[in-house]
Amino acid sequence: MEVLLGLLTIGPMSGYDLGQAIRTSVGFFWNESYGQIYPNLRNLAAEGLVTAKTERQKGKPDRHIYTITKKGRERLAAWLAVAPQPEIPRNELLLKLFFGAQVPAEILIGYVEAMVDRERVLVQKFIQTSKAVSAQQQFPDTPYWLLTARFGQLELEAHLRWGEETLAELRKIAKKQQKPAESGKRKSHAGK
Amino acid sequence: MEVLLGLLTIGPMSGYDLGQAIRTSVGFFWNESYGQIYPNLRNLAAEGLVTAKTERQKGKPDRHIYTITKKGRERLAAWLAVAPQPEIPRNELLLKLFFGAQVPAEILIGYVEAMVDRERVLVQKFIQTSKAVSAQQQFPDTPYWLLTARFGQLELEAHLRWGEETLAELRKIAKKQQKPAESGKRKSHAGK
DNA sequence: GGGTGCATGTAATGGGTTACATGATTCT
DNA sequence: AGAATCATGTAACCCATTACATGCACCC
Repeated sequence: MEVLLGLLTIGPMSGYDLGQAIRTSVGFFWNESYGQIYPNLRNLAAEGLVTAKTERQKGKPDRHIYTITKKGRERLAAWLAVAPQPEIPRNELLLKLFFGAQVPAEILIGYVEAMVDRERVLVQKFIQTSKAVSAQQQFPDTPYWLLTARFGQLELEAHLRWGEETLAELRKIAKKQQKPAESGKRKSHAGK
Repeated sequence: MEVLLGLLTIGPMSGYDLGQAIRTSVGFFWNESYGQIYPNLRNLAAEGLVTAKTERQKGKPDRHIYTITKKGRERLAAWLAVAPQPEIPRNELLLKLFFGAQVPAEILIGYVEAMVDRERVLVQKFIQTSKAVSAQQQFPDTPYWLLTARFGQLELEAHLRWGEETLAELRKIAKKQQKPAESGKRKSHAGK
């Protein structure tokens, strides 16, 4: 809802454009599907927070270009003035790790490795785009964009550090699981 | 759904107990409301993944104690063996920061300060409970619990570092906003 | 006397994703 | 030839929170 208003302060856009813009700008901490975007734009228009202009196109459906209104800017500012309440985002990887004792450690190792691989390339991207943004011409928005990017970078670096620590620990556990010996009786079906 | 199965591997519990257990163990990365827990327990029982025993109580409603079955353990293990897909958790604070140019910087400073204050006490809690857990008797689950706690700790520390950086930056911006001068013509309504 | 905790549950409501439908153009 | 991209939109569905309802016991 408000992402749409926010991005429209940059310039007029269609619903499709907004989808793209979301993915390439706020995408790493905020996502919105088209099933959400299109109906929301209608509502915003009905409330007079945006105006729509239709562009005819051959072959393709009409493009609806939305422009934010003064009322829309006020609504955005009002929303920005409401303190964000702390959220507890769900983390499926952590949940699976929490119950990890129920399953061979190799499985968990795979999950953590996948995360590390994925996020390692992401950090690089963050650093690159941050550099690009600070190099180019400065807009009033620029410092804010850099702050959010910095958040992503620091969080990812923390994840990577955790990932390395965790992999070391999990590999220790995996080794113990392979040689069943040590403590006497066990109902294990491993061994041999 | 699966959190319930997972926690029931520790021991039989009622729906209420599970709510408590969730908040005090996985609560920092996974939450489940009672409106979710009670219906889910029914479904689990209907599927034969848990069994229920009713305890009469005076004054209070009957307590339903749930115990995980062999089938339930298998279901849990099957779920654990499915790789978690990467999620993009929404972060309202970051979204508001991203559009921060639309609003006086003092407002944003308040948000970040609130976050820093909140999370500073949380890190301490993490460190304390981690110590307590490693000091007490070791269960097969213990190392896994420590790993998830470590994640929380590292992430929070990253947030705090970001918070300090961000506050410094925002305060610079706030100062500039107070003295309008410097660059010539502006359509600002501040000043005087 | 009033708030909090124990203890269960249902219903309304909201938020969001996914799948579907359409159809031309462009790339591989 | 077939996949992907542009471009819109709707409907089904799922998941989750919140509010409501009940009622005793305990503490301040």
